[in-house]
Amino acid sequence: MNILSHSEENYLKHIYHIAGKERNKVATNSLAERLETKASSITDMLKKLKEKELIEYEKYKGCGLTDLGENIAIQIIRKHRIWETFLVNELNFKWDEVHDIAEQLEHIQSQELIDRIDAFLGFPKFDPHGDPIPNKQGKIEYRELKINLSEAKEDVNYEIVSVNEDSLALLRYLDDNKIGLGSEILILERYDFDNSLKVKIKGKKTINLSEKVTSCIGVRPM
Amino acid sequence: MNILSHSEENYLKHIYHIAGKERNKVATNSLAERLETKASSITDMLKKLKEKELIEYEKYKGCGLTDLGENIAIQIIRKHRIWETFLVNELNFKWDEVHDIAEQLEHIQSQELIDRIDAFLGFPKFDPHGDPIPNKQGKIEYRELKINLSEAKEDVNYEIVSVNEDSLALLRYLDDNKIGLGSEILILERYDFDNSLKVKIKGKKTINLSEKVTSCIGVRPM
DNA sequence: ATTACTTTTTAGGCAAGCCTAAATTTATTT
DNA sequence: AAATAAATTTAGGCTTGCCTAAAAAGTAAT
Ligand SMILES: [Mn+2]
Ligand SMILES: [Mn+2]
Ligand SMILES: [Mn+2]
Ligand SMILES: [Mn+2]
Repeated sequence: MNILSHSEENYLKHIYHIAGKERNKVATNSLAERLETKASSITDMLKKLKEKELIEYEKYKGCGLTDLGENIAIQIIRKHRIWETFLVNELNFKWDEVHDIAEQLEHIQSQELIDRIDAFLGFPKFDPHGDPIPNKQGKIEYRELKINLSEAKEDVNYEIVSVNEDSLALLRYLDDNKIGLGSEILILERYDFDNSLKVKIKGKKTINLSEKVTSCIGVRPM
Repeated sequence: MNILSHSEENYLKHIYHIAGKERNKVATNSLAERLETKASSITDMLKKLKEKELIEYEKYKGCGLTDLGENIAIQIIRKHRIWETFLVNELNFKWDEVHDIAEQLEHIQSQELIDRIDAFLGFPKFDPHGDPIPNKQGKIEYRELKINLSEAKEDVNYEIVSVNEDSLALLRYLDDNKIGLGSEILILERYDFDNSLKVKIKGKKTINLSEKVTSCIGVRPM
């Protein structure tokens, strides 16, 4: 496999994320939206990635990663999350400051480098946003019992274990309201009208959270 | 100043290095050789860099950095040397393994990142090859009394303080012969025929060094 | 000063990665 | 089923950064 351009690597990574665990077919427009490019540009690149056997693609039918493409995507995600962990744990960046820098660092070409940083950090299992870090072999250990706060039950104590990492505004919002990974959270009330929740963060005041927010928070029963 | 491409940054850096402390005019061909591209490509880029006021350039007369261009070049060199120091000091890479990785890392866009790594390392003054690390303001403190081993005198004890960083073959050669930064070196004999030197490294055997080698080694009297 | 050689620039072209506008295919309504 | 709407692809173009071949300018030798 030849070296891939930053652009090609990004396409693979985003296809992986959009496809999700169920490996759904990825529509041209969903990629265009996520990459903030026009659909016609996506089509161009999909042809190229297919040519390189990194994706499966049929005109008008969407695309999906091949095994090769998926392995590469996972390695990029591994690099992204290890760098984020390094920035937060070692350089004292805040969790909302690291994503953009990691977007650049994830494209540094050196297996040895990322493995040494991994070791330097003590082989962390999760990044600062609670997302699992794939190991060198590409194996990902997902957090067990994790659900979205939006689907959680009342009167059960949960621990916050992850957030949608890419949303800077969300991270700032949570910081501002003293909500973070490890926070203990209890749903006091679910408002059917807009699916918002009144919750109690242990040791803090109660707060109302919109569905937009709760659907981005991963929790696990304690 | 808009963000520069990797390519533009590299041109500035190499112009800086070729021009040297004397800020000599840089010929098109010398850049072409160093960047391993064709002279015509160089001409193209010089026009663009001049347009952006990063270099002074007149047809057939060579080019030189403007203050703006020099500042940017120095910041890239700062990043390169800080990353090399990080790789060697913190991740235990060897001094001959870090240059290529630093060539990539030097283009990461984040003032905050490089300043934090600088702090993390304790604001090192020199990189693993003995080259001075410019500070945040772009000030470079050169090693005093430093001369090339090729110009050093007999019967004076010197300490090795730097090597030409980019030559991988040189670094391997020195490693192989147990010569490194900090080694104490004494010239036993200078052979006029080829300007080679017979030297004694303290605590090691004597060895003959070609002028090619000695001209790449920076030393300081002890 | 003319010739020969070297260096540099110009002209024209190519791949990557994007764009707009138009055409085509697929999906949804009537 | 036909009409309409939405999604996707094609066609043609642009910029960046490179290339080769040819022209022009500068330099050195006769
Ligand atoms: Mn991220
Ligand atoms: Mn993350
Ligand atoms: Mn280097
Ligand atoms: Mn160095």
